Amino acid sequence: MVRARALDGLRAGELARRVGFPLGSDPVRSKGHIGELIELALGATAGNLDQPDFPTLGVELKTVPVDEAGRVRESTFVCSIDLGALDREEWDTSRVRRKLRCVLWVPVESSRVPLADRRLGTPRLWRPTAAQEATLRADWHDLVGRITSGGIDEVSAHLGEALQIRPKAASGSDRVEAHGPEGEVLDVVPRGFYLRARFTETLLWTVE
Amino acid sequence: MVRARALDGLRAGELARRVGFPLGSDPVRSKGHIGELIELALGATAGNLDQPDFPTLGVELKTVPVDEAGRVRESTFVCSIDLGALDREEWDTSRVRRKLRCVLWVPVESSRVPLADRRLGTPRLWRPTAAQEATLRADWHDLVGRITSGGIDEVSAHLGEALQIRPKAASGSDRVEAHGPEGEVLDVVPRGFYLRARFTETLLWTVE
DNA sequence: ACGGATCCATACCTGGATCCTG
DNA sequence: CAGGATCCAGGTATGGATCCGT
Repeated sequence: MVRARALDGLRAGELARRVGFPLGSDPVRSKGHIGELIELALGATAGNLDQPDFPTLGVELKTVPVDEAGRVRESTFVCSIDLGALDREEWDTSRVRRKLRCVLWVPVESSRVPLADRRLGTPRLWRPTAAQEATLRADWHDLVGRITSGGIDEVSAHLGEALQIRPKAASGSDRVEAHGPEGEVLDVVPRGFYLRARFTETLLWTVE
Repeated sequence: MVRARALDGLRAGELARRVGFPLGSDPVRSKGHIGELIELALGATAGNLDQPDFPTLGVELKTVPVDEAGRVRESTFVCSIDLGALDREEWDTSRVRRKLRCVLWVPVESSRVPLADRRLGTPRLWRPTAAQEATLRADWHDLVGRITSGGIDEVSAHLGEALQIRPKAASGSDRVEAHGPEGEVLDVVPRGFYLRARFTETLLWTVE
């Protein structure tokens, strides 16, 4: 937390220079760069293993784009969905719950300024309150239940109060195998779980 | 076949020059290069999809290293093994059988001469005879049966008349999950199916 | 001689997220 | 505005095989 708080007010370009991270210049082609920069700066384990970013602490790191007023501008990706194995998952052991057990949120200024000029904000270490976890669990059960009973085509991003399901792919034509309501094999676009921006916003600014 | 026969007598370096393939100079670091060169030269679909190299023909392409006398010098890799899913496979639908349904063998001179100097030989299009398939099927059942009943540690490369199982990994310390005889989870080196050199040799030179 | 060990290329998948049009 | 679409990085798995010590 000491090291995370030291980022407050710093611009991404300055941090990148200090740690030797090659920050891209085109925002479209550098979507994940600031997230990776902060992983590097805080010593998170690089790579995409099935573990928290700080394995010994059990802490997940996430940047969150905010505007000048502190409003969260984007949803937050949580994890991808294995559509073939969903019927064997339970909330208590789900990847969503594990990912969100303990998150270090780092706000990043998000606007049409160059990446390097974007300022980092005050980090916040968060664990779901009982009420927040209840909301997440209810959304998860609803979404997963719909998929297992009616197939992925029953589910759009309109569903879910805090947690939603949206495409997660390099292109809209990417395909993975899924099963329809009758067990048919379908090729569908890969999906992921996301947190709605309005949910993330509440947990960022709630006074404890 | 016309295009494959046109390779006969050509040296790998000459073919590489014609098609613009960057053939390596160190044999240790270029093990798969001649195979990839011939894929390119014959228009095989690049990449490692779960399909034959020539999908519309249903033909698999394999180079086979032979010495001056036409003796096959090495075993031939067939496919990797998913140790977690073996108990749900049957011979008729197995990856081994699919891979070996129809193979275009291209002999390549194998000796301590530079890669670029190695000559390509007369290609042969092969489908297993009833007797060959019976041998492969028997080996497969024996090997797979031992794994599903006693675990992968029961199986060494000594087993199998035509088909054998050997490590298939970048390093001996690579690990994948497998299950022991009592269902325990074990981390073991990844395995693949291979054809013994003596088997490949018979099918290359048998007069029809 | 050959069983176990190893080497390269590349597709796939997950994780880092934000873009952008109706 | 936000649901659907997209972009990069990098680890893993598979496919191309041959190397090499006992």
